Amino acid sequence: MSDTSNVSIWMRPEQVQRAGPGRRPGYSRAQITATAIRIADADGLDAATMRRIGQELGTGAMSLYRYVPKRDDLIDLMVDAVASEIELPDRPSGDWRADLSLVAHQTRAAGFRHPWQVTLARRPTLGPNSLRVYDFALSALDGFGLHIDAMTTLNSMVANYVDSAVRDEIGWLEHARHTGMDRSQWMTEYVGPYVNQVVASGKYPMFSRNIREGTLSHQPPDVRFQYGLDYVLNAIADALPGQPIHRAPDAGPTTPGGC
Amino acid sequence: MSDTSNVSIWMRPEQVQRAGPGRRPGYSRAQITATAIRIADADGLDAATMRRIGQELGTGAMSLYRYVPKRDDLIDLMVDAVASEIELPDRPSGDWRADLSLVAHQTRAAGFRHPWQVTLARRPTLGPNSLRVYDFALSALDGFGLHIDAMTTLNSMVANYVDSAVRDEIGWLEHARHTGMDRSQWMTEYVGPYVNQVVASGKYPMFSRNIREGTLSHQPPDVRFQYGLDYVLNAIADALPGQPIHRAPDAGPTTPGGC
DNA sequence: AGCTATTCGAGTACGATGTACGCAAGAGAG
DNA sequence: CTCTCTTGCGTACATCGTACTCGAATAGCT
Repeated sequence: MSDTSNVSIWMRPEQVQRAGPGRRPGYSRAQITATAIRIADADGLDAATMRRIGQELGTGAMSLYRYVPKRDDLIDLMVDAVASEIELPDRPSGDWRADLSLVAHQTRAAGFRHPWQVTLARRPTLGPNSLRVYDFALSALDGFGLHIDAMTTLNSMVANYVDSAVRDEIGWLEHARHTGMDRSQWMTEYVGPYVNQVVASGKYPMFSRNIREGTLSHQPPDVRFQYGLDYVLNAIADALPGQPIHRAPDAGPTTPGGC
Repeated sequence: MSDTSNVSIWMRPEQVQRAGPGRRPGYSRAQITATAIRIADADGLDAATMRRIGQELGTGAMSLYRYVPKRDDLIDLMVDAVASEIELPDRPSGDWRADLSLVAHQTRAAGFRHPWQVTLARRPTLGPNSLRVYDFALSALDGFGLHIDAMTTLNSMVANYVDSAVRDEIGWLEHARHTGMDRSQWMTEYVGPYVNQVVASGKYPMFSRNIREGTLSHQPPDVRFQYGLDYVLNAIADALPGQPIHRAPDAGPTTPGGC
């Protein structure tokens, strides 16, 4: 297992039951993954080093390589383990808006539980749990006569929104861990004076207007998230051929700032 | 300058003209940034180490710290330098669809020239060039009576799409650099067999259908990008109050797969 | 011109990382 | 027991960002 793996981690499943001679494994892939996630949750992904994981398991760093080919593969396992927390019914309910909304909120919640996850810029994870979520979301858009290409595109719009929204909400925390300053500190000390200077310069009217009149950044995170999600879901409603039933009651999303 | 900086890089501008005693600087922030970008373009962001940058400039690693507080700050400078390549008119044309499309395509092109840029998961860059692009895009959505919160949300939809689309197109290259395998190799050797196995398992019908019937991944990148972009821009058109003029001629985006 | 204050250039060094290598310890099969 | 295979893990190496330090260079003042 410690060889330079040339195939995806998903093609090298753990041999949980092995017959024949040789010492029995004292650890497991799931155990290592869980430990790594616990460390990353607490102290950030960078803290989940092979040494630290080994230490918390009561062993050395190199022992882990009997179970995981490379650290990158371990991160793949971690991402898919997070996806396993996303609770979904076996099949979509038939109300696509509710189904996609469920996926969005569940994904967001999982992102909050594991802040390190949104700081990753990775190729799509092909683990079983990630595939399960993907298939559920796409199924919700099935049956409207759309081409599969259209469905994947619309689904990507939701996924992209959730990704970037959670990243905006959380991306800080990792940054805060690096620099040791919390959000208010960042705002007031780090960029605050600069933002004021930018606004005062008058060179960027729309940016300034957003700083002055924008209410979104002062809203509770849940409200902010729902606000943008409604826009995306309405966009999908408009793209679906003749299904006005599942569109939101309002003509547009609720505007927190008042219109 | 080599102290632990506690304020944003944008608040510590380079003192290009300095009076008084002391040796004159032999390098410049722009020079260092340009060199770092050149290295990152050629060999990936990880290759742009302080040592390597110094070496290419004919100096040591530590000399750079006279100009840049930390490597993270240098990356901020690099990102904003990339944004400076995005060519835009001074003000929007009045055709919001054309304006946002221009920003999208220019951003994508810049992403292709600097593949390392899309692999970053960072807080928004507040450099002058990034602000310029941001202001242009928001201005294009101004004048429709929308609240600033709505404008930023719609603009984010475009930015999110471009980000993730370019990431999908390019994210590979960084991965390829790490593992040493190119795209076809990755497809056939790394995940190909696994994908076949997943499809054969029958557990993920929508994923399988996308593999079998999906045409998007076989389209030229430009077509694929435009396909998704049309969806996003149409979504914005639907969200704009009563401005059917700038909507796309077709009812929906062109479906490459034929419908 | 010479002195002084100040700034830049860069070598050395430290703690950290991922992980290749090699061997000892353990466990079923004969 | 002996053989064979697997796991556990200590050691070692290359590489990273960067703190510390001091000599070299330069402008203004006497």
